[in-house]
Amino acid sequence: MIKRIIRSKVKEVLESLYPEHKDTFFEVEIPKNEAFGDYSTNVALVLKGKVGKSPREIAQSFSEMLSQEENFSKVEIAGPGFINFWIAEEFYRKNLKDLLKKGDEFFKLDLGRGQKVLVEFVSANPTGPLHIGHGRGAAYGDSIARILSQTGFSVVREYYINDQGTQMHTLGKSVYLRAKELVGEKIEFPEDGYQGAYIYDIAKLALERYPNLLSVSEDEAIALCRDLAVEVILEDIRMDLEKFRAHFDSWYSERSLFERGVVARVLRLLEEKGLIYEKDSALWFRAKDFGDEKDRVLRKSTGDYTYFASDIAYHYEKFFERGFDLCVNLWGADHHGYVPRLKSAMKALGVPEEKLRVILIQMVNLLEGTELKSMSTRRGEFVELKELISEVGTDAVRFIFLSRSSDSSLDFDVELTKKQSQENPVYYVQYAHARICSVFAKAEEKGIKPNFLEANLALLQEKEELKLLKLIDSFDDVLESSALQLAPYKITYYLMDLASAFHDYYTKYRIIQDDTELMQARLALCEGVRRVLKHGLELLGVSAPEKM
RNA sequence: GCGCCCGUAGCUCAAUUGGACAGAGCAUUGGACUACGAAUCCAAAGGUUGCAGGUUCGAGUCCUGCCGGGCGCGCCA
Repeated sequence: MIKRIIRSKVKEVLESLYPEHKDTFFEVEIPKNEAFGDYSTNVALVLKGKVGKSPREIAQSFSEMLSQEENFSKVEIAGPGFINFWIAEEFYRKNLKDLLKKGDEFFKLDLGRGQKVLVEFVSANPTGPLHIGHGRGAAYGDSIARILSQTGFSVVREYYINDQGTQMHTLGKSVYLRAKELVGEKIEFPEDGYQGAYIYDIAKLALERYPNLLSVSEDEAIALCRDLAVEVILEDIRMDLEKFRAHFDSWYSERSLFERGVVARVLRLLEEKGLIYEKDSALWFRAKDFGDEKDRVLRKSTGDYTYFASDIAYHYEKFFERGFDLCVNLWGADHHGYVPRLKSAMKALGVPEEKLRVILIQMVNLLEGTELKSMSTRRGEFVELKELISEVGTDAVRFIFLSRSSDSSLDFDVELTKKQSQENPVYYVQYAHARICSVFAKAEEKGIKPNFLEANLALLQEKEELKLLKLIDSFDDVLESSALQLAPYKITYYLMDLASAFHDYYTKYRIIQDDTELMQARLALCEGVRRVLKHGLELLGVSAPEKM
């Protein structure tokens, strides 16, 4: 919070000293080395090239004006021209009191100003159960949605169902063939069929539900198998996601885009704009004119539409008919070649570039011994998400996924994760929360009534206490950058920091003690830490247990 | 061949988007419970940030060229 105050104060001074450079971008940051103060800005360094003075000279004029500010106990110039700030301790104490007074409101920001955001994630094709690669996307997307709702955006979470096209046919056919196999017929299973064992289960169900399955025409039977498979698989996916605490507001069918004529409408629009043409009896979009490598096919010469066609329609509808101001898509990194394609289409339709943000989630590989394996639904080689959840637990799995940036790939050693589940950092953070709860339980046992609002926080003088106060204050800065960068792992790292500072404090000082005034101050501090931990964990979709 | 992502301590990852002496966890070694929970804490050790140039007050971060890994590059989905 103080970071934002510093930023606005520096900005004020910038405007008064150098009005012609008032939009210069500068940093306010917590220096790695605490000898350089609580916060630091590089404003003088970035101005250096623009005004004809040395950075230290510029810094000097800034610091003279800034040192008047009551929240700053010291302002200093250092190194090549950094301005370093020391914050009055009283500020942090007031901030804690504020938190205790306001409750949940304290944790809200208004970065979004009510903008409507659609977060589309997972969207795994209903051709098989979710595996741990999907889990990564689910954890990430769900957490981003939580973070955005917390920061003033109006969020809809959506799962896009690819229930149209040739792969659905392949799926139906795979089930159909397995059904035949089950009744003893000899079959030849195609290489591009779905190999997983779950196909047998669905085939069994198909035979039960449609006793005459094998006597109707093959086309009819495959259609029955396809629809049953989608139904069964989607239900399974829904249950997995629920167990994983990834919530969706909307399940959006690709097929419905055709049924409601959205695809046709958008194609007509593109045609009116002169952006499509026919060649070799296929229909093409002029993607190359909008930044893609080459033009792309919308309708094949067979008359079938490509995914690209329905994807344009889907996103057109998101922006122009459903009224979203921002669309966040989480895709597996194997689709990255598709990004310029979709972006080119949105550009052609007049959507500003920054309104579509595609987050690519890097692959999750399986580490078996020393061997790395990529997962494949079609080959039937994958570890199911539900298996991992039941053996390791939702909290631990989510925490692992959310403690890494989305753009580094993840080698997942399932055995190690199960074995080390006790050492997963999630327990470290949860334990800090449980420890605080246990202090309060102990206090209650002794008949002590905490009185947070009356506590004399000036008694919090130890350096460990100040560290906690500072961390509490910086929570919203972390929340802000994690929202702007769509990066939940920033919260994860912050929580580990906060938990660490608390554990350190806890082992050094007693909270419950004879000096009741000091005890009340410390209880108030503990309550502040507890609430931040709880809120932070909630943003990750991880529980904050009172006992472990 | 072209494009995107990655390469940081033995392992898994950070580094406030160009900032000051590159930091955590795990693993290793040594220490700390007769007081609120030891799922904890303290300490030690661990690095030419893949390599070579360049840009500037300042580079793990940006540019160029290599090396290594992953993924894409269809009238597939």
